[in-house]
Amino acid sequence: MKNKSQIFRLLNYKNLLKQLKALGFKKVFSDNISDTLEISSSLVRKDFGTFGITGNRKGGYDIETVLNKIDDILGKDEVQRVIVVGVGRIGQALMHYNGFSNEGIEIIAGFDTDSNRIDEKAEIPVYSIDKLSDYVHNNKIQIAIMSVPKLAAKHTVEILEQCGIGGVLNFTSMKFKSHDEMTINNIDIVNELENLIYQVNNREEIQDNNQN
Amino acid sequence: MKNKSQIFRLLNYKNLLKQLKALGFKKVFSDNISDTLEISSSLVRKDFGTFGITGNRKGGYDIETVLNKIDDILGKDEVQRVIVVGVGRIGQALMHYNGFSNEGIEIIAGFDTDSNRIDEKAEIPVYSIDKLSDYVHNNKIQIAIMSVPKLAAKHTVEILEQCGIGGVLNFTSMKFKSHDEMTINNIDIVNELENLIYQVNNREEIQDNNQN
DNA sequence: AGTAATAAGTGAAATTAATCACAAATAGAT
DNA sequence: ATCTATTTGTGATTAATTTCACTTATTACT
Repeated sequence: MKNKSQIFRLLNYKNLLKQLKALGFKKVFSDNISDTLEISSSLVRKDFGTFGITGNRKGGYDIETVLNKIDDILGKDEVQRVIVVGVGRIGQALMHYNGFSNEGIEIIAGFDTDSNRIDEKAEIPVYSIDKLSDYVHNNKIQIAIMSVPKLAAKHTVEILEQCGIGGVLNFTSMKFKSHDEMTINNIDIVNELENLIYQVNNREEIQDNNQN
Repeated sequence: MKNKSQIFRLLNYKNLLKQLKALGFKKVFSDNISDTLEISSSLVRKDFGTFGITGNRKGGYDIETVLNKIDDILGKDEVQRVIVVGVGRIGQALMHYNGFSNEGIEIIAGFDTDSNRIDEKAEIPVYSIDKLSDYVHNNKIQIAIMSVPKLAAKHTVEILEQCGIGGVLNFTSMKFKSHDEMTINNIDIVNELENLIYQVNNREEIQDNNQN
């Protein structure tokens, strides 16, 4: 049984190994990983164990092999196509974020209610939200980024549910819970900032754990 | 001793209580909170306890009192002034994000290396990064949002360290560790999306815990 | 080939976090 | 004023997560 933080750690492993690979390294030890990521080497090995990643005693882990295995685990054989619902400033920024393509993620369309933002001819087209349902069905979209105004959030989630979207990355300040049919992960930028501010103002009495 | 997730929960409590207050509620029970936030009522009480928030047995918690207490804890008596370093698409979106002001956070300036983006006369001015150090000192800035390209991240962090910035919210895909002088919290949007995709593709074998 | 050194793999131990369950308090009813 | 129902506050318990520490495999050296 895996959990969210384990998956985040897996992504961190992947990122680190990619860097090491780019530097020309061929193999890596759990100790190396633990040093840079600030977790114990035994946790690295445990994580690798639960994801079925194996190495050689004494020989460490072969970077290439581990990366391939991680890509398998993450299903990187096929490109994940994602839509953005709500193309205000944040939505637009996410639509054109250039870090996705390296990870096999493609933003293929945006949706909005505001006709000024609609542009079906753009490189990444922006459609009216009315066309969302058909689009999702026709293109078998599973994942959506939601960056609508707070007040529109609830209604938008309902629409996404009806369309059969499987996962939503929610950037609005409304929080939603995952359920059987749909996974919703909330990123609350205001909370992140407030949290940071608190930490800075109370540095001595905070225990830092969850890195991401 | 507090930890990060406790602080996130505190922010969630705050958000919920604000909503309840807006609906006209005067008091609340730990059970109410636990229902909506999907955590046990005893955890709510434990959290309140560690933050010194008290209620009345049988009477529950007075919403107004708790909110004031939380504002005290979060240091909301004074506005937190924050700068954005790197005003590409994401940086600009964050600069103009309108959810901050309600929480006593003000984005007061942006910084960039690209002269095309510099506009010292704008409502929220954008300065050359050369002016960062003086600006931070003169305005006693503690908190920065970093949204520069990945390759500039390391150098930017060094600059921020030299300026004596206390906390950085890092939106780049490079991860940095906090240390005594500076707290760095990393938000990796690509990781968040990949994590979501993994969850959707492996729904049955994941255990969902950390809500935020 | 034999040996020494090293690092993965993994149960046991320790730590951390969350829940349970109950005593003490208190608001409201009688 | 007393009683009753209800909810906080908290020590004890359970669960989850991480680290420890040791066994085993494997490489490299003599």
